[in-house]
Amino acid sequence: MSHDAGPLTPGGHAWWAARPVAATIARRGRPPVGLSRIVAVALEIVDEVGVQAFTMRMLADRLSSGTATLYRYFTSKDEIMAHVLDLVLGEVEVEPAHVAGRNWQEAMTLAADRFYRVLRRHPNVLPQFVRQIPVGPNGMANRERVLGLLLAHGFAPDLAARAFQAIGHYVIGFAIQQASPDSTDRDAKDLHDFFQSVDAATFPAIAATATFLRASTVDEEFHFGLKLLLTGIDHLHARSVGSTSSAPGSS
Amino acid sequence: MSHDAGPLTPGGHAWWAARPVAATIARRGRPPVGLSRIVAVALEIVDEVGVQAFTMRMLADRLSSGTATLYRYFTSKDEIMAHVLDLVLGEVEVEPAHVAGRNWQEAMTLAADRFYRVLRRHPNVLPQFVRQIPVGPNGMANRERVLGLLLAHGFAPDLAARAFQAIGHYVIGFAIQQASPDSTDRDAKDLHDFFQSVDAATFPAIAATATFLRASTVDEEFHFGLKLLLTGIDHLHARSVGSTSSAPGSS
DNA sequence: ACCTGAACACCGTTCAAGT
DNA sequence: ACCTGAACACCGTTCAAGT
Repeated sequence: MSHDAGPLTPGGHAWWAARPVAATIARRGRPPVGLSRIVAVALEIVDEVGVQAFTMRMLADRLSSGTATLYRYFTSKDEIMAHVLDLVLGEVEVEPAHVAGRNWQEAMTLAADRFYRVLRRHPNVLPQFVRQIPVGPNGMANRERVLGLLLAHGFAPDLAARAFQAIGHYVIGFAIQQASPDSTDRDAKDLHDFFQSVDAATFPAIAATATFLRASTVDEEFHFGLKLLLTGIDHLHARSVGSTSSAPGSS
Repeated sequence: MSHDAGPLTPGGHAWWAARPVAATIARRGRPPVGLSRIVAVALEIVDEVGVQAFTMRMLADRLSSGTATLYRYFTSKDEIMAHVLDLVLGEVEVEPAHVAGRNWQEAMTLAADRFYRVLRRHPNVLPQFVRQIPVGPNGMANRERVLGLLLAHGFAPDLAARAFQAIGHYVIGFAIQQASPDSTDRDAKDLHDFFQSVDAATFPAIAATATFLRASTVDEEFHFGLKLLLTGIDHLHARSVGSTSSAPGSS
């Protein structure tokens, strides 16, 4: 996994588009030459300048090629971005050894945390989540790994599916609201400052709560919400099975 | 609230940009003529064709004006979209009467549900959440209302702030992953079908869980995750105060 | 003093012409 | 057979010229 700069990937099939551009696949039996290199360089550019500033001409220049060449491998800019998203998802690594001895709560925390860290490393890729649900090979592998983990811990299939979805949506939602891709300076401290600077007369509740938020870091806030979800899941899980694992109670 | 087609709003100040374009404000002491009409029509267009297809020329045409005129009221397309987002947030209405007699869990469920419904009504506006944290007048009013509700129920300020953030991020994350703005056809059923159609040999966990997902609706899945969060919050809240409100247990 | 047509410097995508 | 320069039809934004 995480083939982040290899020469080329075998045959990019239909995976990358959930539905929107999905019709335009299946055709293109062309030679898969520098496909993965194009994607790797595209990710580089997106990481540097953001999705908004990313340009087909930039990409072509960096590959010392023309824009027309790109269309021999991909049908559109959007398809390239879909591949970029999956490349990023390939960076999510949860070694089986790290999950082995743990209870499901610890394992899920680890998985969610790894996912969150990857999103933080590539904040400029986040807009792509608004455009597609990740069903590329790496996205599917991640999904399979986490769902399998829950099932292995005795979760009923429907509970596993819903828990996975709730956690996944939370992580993505948190990452999206936490890091705006195009602005370079805005971070959590700024926002806490902003909320604390509001007029306490017109926004009493915002002012009262902002003071307490200022002391906390983004990671703390992330894990707080994650813990809430896991606690809720544990309730449902314990009701069906008899294994209420006492929470590790770490902040 | 929800001034959705009025003639004009008083003085649009600096609110709309959290940080990115925020420097370009404060100047512009121009006459606030058709400002709110521009925003209302912009929302109409975004609802119809999406953010991607939205064009300054479209907007100008619909106002029977030129694109240059738009720049007399707004400094950029992004500023217009920020106003559009806040206009949408103005549609979130939680009547005090509906919250009055309820416990905090019921009240928060109502608030989150109203928010979610508005996002579902304007899925094309979702990409804007990737670009900014909503600090416009309506966004601030919503934040104040919900935070105030938690405080009124005896929540400690830090717990209120974190609970609000966790729920907000979850709702946005769910809405974003649930509805892709540019594709017109993809919905949850499609996705459930897709996950159920994967090869059970290579993706056993995905296949096993997809069967159960197919039976559920998007709204059910949304409320499932919301319930998880509320259950987790109740644990923390009950620990500090003595008011463990028994959950309404309505799946 | 206010408005705006027409232009500017781009963009994603295509295709005819090159090798 | 494969590649790509140059063009096409746009885009957001600006500004000089109109009223």
